[in-house]
Amino acid sequence: MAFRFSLNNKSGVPYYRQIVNRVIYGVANEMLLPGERLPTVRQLSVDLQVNLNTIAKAYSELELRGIVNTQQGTGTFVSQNESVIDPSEKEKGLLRLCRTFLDEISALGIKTDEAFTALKTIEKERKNPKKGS
Amino acid sequence: MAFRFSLNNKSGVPYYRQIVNRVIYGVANEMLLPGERLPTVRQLSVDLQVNLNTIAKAYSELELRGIVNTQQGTGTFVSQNESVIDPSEKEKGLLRLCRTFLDEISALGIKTDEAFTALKTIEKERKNPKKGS
Amino acid sequence: MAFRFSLNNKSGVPYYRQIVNRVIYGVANEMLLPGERLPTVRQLSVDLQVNLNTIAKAYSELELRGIVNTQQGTGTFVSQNESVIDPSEKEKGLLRLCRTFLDEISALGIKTDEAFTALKTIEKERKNPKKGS
Amino acid sequence: MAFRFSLNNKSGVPYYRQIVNRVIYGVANEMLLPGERLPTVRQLSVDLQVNLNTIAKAYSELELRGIVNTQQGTGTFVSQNESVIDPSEKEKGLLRLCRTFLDEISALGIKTDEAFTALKTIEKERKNPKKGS
DNA sequence: GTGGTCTAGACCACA
DNA sequence: GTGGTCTAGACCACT
Repeated sequence: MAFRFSLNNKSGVPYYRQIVNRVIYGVANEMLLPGERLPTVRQLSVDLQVNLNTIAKAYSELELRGIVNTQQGTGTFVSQNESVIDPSEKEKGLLRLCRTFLDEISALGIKTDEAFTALKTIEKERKNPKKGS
Repeated sequence: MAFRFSLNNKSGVPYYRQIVNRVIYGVANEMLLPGERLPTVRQLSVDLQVNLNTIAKAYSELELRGIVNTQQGTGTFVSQNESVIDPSEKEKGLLRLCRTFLDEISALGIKTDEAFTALKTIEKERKNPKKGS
Repeated sequence: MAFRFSLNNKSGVPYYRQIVNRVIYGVANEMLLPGERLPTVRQLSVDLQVNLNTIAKAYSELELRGIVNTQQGTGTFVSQNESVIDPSEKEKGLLRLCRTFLDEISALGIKTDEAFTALKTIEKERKNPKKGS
Repeated sequence: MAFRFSLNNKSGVPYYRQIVNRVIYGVANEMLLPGERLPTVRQLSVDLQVNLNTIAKAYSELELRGIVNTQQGTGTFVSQNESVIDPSEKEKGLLRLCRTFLDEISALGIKTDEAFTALKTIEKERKNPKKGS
């Protein structure tokens, strides 16, 4: 089963950013493996019904961030770079993000259980994105 | 000690939204009490070194959402209303926070499962704080 | 005297990259100071006679690399971030780059003196870019 | 031990140019001697896992520049010509190397002056190597 | 075929 | 006024 892309045009998140996030998510969760080829710019532009330049912009940000690497005329591939971030930084970052997240939802008056449910729902959607746009 | 405002010009979050969020957060955490007076638009614009219109926009959104009351010529006060956050805003906020959270952990190369575990651990710690912490 | 931009359309280096490099150079050599404002996208597009999007692309790469930071509606400013790179890394990088450079010119059969002259010439050009494009 | 080829897919340098540069470098440093035979197009394409046309393009540029001679049906050989690098190519190469060098040190946040000093120091060391190094 | 660069022009969000 | 996003379409370099 291939890695799927999809766009949500109601979320207010720019298309190109949705694509960037989707790839990062795929890489982080090993749905996209190092060396794996991404769809061509043209192909994805047809699939997602958006302009070619929008895809190109997303891919070029991914390249700049070292997440993919691009060989002109050949394609775009998930970078071989194992996590650039060292494990201790990763752990610290994770804790910080978790604490901030829990603080923010409590500031909104949201119970932790509700947040967990929401996270799981979004997670499920991301694992199996809907076909439509 | 007074409730403080500050702006982060690196986060990419618009100034007016940072102000709105700050007030909501303050109210939710009882750092701003019902009836308490907010700084004047003019004062805050000087303090934060931003345009007057930017502050005005933030206050007007807060007014619209019933979080503050503006008395012409007197000032802006935290509303007496208990239910500061309306459910649809709450839902939107929750989704946004969850999406951002998942994006950020992905960017750190952390799998969603790891993050869930971390969240649960922190949550458990907060419910049953160890002595001394 | 203001920091000047200029484009060389013969070098084969893309316009947007020339702009990126120019800013990085300016920051590294303290011709652009932290907090200093860059020309607006529109202004620079007029000055350099290139499309608005080309400038925007350059600025957006600079933003992504943390060299500038952007506040929508306000402008683009040189980032306050003091060199993200720690000094020992900097020193190591410098030595590596210098060695590689000396190796490469000798591989081309170029004497060190010639290279120094060329470096100084380019350096002079960059300090005082020609008015034309 | 044979002269080795390798490709770096992260550098952004086109494959064909990497091959051209590698041969020039080998010739300049006498790792490839006049009359020595290069791998066949077919062989190299297998070794490097790139398209046959890419190798062919590299060899054809080398032929055009007089660096190698191709004997139909026999193979490709390093040219007997002394002056492998023609002056205009040399000049272009020098400029490109200098520009890249200045860009890279800027990206490290190093001032041009510091780099000049470092270059001179390394140069001096190389001219008068310390005992033991 | 692949990706990269650039233009012209539209519309939106923010200060 | 500022920057951000997106489209449509052209042309180029590389495989």
